[in-house]
Amino acid sequence: MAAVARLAGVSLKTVSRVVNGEASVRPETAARVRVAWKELGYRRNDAASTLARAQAPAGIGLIIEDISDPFYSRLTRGVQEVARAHGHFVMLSSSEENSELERSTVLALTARGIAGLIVVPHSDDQHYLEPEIESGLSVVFVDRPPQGLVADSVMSNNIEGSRLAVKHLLDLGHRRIAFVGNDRSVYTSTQRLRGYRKAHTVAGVTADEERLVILGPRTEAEAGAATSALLGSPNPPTAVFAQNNLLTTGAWRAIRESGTPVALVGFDDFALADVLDPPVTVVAQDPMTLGRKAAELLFSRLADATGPVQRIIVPTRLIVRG
Amino acid sequence: MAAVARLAGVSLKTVSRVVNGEASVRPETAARVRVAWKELGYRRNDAASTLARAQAPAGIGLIIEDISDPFYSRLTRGVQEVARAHGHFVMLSSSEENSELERSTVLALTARGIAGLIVVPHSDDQHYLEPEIESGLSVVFVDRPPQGLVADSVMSNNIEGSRLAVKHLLDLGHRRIAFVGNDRSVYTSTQRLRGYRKAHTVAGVTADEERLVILGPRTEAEAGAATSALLGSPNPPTAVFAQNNLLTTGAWRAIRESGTPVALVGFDDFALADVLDPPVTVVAQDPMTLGRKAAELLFSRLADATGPVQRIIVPTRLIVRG
DNA sequence: CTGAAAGCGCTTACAG
DNA sequence: CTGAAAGCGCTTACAG
Repeated sequence: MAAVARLAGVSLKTVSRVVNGEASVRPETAARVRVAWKELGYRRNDAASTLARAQAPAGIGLIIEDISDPFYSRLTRGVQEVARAHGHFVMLSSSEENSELERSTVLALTARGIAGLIVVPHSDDQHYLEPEIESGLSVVFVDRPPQGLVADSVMSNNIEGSRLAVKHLLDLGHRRIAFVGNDRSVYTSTQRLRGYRKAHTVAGVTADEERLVILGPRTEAEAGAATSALLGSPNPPTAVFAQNNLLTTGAWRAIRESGTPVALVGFDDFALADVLDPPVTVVAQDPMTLGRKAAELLFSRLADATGPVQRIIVPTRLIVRG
Repeated sequence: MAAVARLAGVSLKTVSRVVNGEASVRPETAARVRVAWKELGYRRNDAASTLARAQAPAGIGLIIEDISDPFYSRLTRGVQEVARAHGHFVMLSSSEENSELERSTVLALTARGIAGLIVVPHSDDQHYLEPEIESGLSVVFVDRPPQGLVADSVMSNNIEGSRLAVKHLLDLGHRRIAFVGNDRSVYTSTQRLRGYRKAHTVAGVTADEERLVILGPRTEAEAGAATSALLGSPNPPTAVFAQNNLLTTGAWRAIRESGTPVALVGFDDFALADVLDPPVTVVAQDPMTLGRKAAELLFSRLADATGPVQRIIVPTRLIVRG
């Protein structure tokens, strides 16, 4: 900016005026400044501008795993609604299920001066957030609890929802129920497996876990392949419980291709589940509410950071279809 | 920070060291600083920190209309891929189909110091970006061209894709083809209507636009209601062409409920379109490529801002199902 | 319509 | 292990 001022033969203040489009500058002066500034390829430093103005527009950060998953996009809407009501805008960034990226993304966001942060943790350690929290950043975790850190969190009622889904299948008479989930590093998957076990225990049924519990698939295709393998095995399941929406549609495709009448229940509802043939019974989560509660918790922390750590559980709901 | 230093009886530099977790501070000193800082509820000013360090992590901004629309989430992934390859992270924000919000969100993002910006414009005037662009911000528009501004843009081949879809229906012998789209303020909708007209003209068929062209629906439910009304009218269409994925599923539901065998083609592909009964023929856009191209164009501008304004058209593809 | 001065809240060398 | 000084690149009053 100083260079521009020198070249145009004016003061810093005048350059500032032109750059910010303030009215009161003589046209010729403004033109001279503009020429100098194009000439030098000048670009305003926003950090300095923000510092001097002593106010950036208020915003909060949100880190999710994957925007293309409708679960996260609905959660994001919930966060946005509440943020807007509080006059804040949301800066969203995705960790792409990459722990290293989670960390760098979080830090890139905080470096930009946000009032608070909501995180769907992916890595197995959020210790790196400690200095930021110490520096006064408020953080709320959603969908999964933090690790290596004690902080507020908002989660679905995974165990109970899963228990009800599997109970539903047991009540229908199924005794060989497969569980298709992610690998053990995924918190929600292990919680939902616990619900699967609980339902069996309560019903006095021993699950053939060795053959029926599949932990690993992450994509629709992988879930399809795993389900196909299950259905083709010597003693196949009569029902499948899939741990999230992607795995559910993968299992649905595999069952359909097999041509056998295998029951299916999914954790997390998805678009068109009601009009598939056969339709899909699900344990519906409420991602909007997860996001909304997380944001509300964050803003209450922003208003008053004291008080014990909170852990909010959002209920799930069995939707029986077909 | 000065207050903390005073209270702890140390210099600014020492407070800075403690806040940033630099090693070489005597434990007792550090502890004293920490106490003072908690006491005062100190929180580091990130703008000042960034300014002094003379480097924020490199990032670009992306403004879309609605994250919960899979079209935008796939577009976002494309942007993210390219940004990551360039060592930049993406700050995403949604305008929620609100023009006022688009403006404030864009400005909030630019105030945070981003290298460049990609915008899916919603408002009918992006003039407000002029000062930012003058200040050196590079901006690329995607999915729709900017208005009130000349700038780079990346778009789908709307007219041609739409023309092929409608030609497909005409070739099948349909003569009463409905068009279900958004209102005229939506650029993509009017472009796709032009393709609809072009196909009719080429085929020498006069479309009954007065009764068959519905402009207005924005949601799945609205599209369903509009389609039901069409199907219940005296001289109903034998085929429907819907202008985006939401409108398509809305039309699909209405057709299914009506029990009549009406053909359907949608613009933009969607999950499970292939396994619905009947399956849905679509003109597939390539949202990942839209995002990728927009990001590539942005980074090429960042490297060299000169050169003429570019307008990149991404092809679409008819996927015939059922 | 234009400018000189002070200051935004940090961090970076440099000393000791 | 700790500090005094200068400076990051802007903007805000205040004058004229």
